[in-house]
Amino acid sequence: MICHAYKSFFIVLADNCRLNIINLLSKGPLTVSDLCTKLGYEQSRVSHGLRTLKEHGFVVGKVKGKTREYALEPKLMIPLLKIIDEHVDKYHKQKCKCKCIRWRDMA
Amino acid sequence: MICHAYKSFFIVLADNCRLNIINLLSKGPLTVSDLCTKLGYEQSRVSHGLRTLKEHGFVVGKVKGKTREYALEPKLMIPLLKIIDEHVDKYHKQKCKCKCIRWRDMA
DNA sequence: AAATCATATGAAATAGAAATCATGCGCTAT
DNA sequence: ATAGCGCATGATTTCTATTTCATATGATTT
Repeated sequence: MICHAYKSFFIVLADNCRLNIINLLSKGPLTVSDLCTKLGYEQSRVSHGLRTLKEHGFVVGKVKGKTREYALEPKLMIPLLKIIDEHVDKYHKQKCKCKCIRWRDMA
Repeated sequence: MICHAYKSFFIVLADNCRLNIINLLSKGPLTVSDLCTKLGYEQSRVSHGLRTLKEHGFVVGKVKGKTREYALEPKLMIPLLKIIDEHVDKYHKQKCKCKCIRWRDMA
């Protein structure tokens, strides 16, 4: 009934690891080991996250020597993050107890 | 690190039941039993879905006699669905084998 | 006010996805 | 060409979310 593409679009983003990767990449491209260091995650965990993000067109990866640099797909992510920021800002301002309402400004 | 509000925003939408509800509501308000009939889901399943959608500001519900009518939150959902439609259309057109690319036109 | 209809809710069972662990592959430098 | 570094991948375990089942609530009709 529902196209799987729609469900998977959200599943990909409904995950702390992948959201944190997006958060960091929203400030500029990074390599896998950069992401590991900044997030304190295992390399394998980050690679799995990036693979899923890439498979669904949220990020793109370039080989640079023996490292790989990942970046957000700007056409999709910029307007998407804007809508979500606005909603979370407006809707969760009262409800959410944590201080990190605007997560993209953090970390 | 990531505000829970952002993760839960996507978790709410990463589910067939809730997506199908949104799909139907995008054509106009419906009661719980309308949704049950059209989706072939148990009443309890639909109610659980609606509760989650309501808690996160995706839908609103009005009491109408002994029934309750639910509708999409238009300020959020219209621009959101637009972005996702475009991405899925563009990105999954080749990859997805199923015919239902534009799920909001279906069912 | 009792019965019934429409919906909500809690808890247990089930299904599904993520983290970890172990390993493999490709590039680079020596 | 081989050793080392950066990253990817597969399978298992672990964790989390959804479904189901049973029951409660609240409005309406008789």
